[in-house]
Amino acid sequence: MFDPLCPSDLMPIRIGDKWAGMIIRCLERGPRRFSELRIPLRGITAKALTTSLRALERDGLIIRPAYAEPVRRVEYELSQLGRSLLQPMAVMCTWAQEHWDELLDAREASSPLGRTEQAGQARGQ
Amino acid sequence: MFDPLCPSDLMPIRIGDKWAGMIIRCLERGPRRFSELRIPLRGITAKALTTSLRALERDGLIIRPAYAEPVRRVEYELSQLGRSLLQPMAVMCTWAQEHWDELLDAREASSPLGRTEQAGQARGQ
DNA sequence: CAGTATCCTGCTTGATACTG
DNA sequence: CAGTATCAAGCAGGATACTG
Repeated sequence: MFDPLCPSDLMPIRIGDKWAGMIIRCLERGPRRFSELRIPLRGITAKALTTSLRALERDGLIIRPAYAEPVRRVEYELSQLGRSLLQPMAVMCTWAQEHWDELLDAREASSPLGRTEQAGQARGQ
Repeated sequence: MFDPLCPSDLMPIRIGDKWAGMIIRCLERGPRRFSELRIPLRGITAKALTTSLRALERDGLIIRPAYAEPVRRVEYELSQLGRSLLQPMAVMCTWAQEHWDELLDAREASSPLGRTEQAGQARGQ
């Protein structure tokens, strides 16, 4: 899941920061623990995950239920607001499935060589 | 249009780079010239606009019809692919209208002071 | 008019090491 | 286990000046 080699970061539509979209998908089917999230998000550093989770929390998209337990167990889950994002995300995915090839073709055509063209690539593109 | 003071850059969903979404909206109703685009995109520099337009062009989202005229007139318009983005964008807008307040409330709650919290804010959030 | 060329700053991201 | 601290690099994006 979430192969870092996958060119999905070329998507012209993005949710939050680099990891936010993937995190939301991971939480789609229920609460997950910090370390559980690190598995599918291959190679994400603890810092990056923390940063992204805090941003999502701050925006009220996820919640971190307080457990009485020491600190050994922390879970994250989508809030109501977070779940409300799932539908727009599904629309994005549909768009991607339908038009991904066109976008890739356009890219290749614009850079006949295998090179990544020069800089000037806008971030999310 | 596109007031730079508008906190729309807090949107958790983004299209392309900082200006891409606005550019697409500007082209929604027909071709526009370079300088025409600069009006609604208040304060955008020529460089920023060029960069963003090139990225959109490279991805096949917009096209720049070649005119026989010298170079005095250049127009940009949405490609078929670009127009296909309008529907997902509309979904995003709907989401924003419905949930914007919730997101803002969550933000305020997380930073009782007027301060922008510390850094660590994920880019697009 | 429609850009290019340069310079420059700050955010984003990752690597690495450390902690309750 | 669930993070925090620190350092470092790279890119995004803006300001400014110049051009065919």
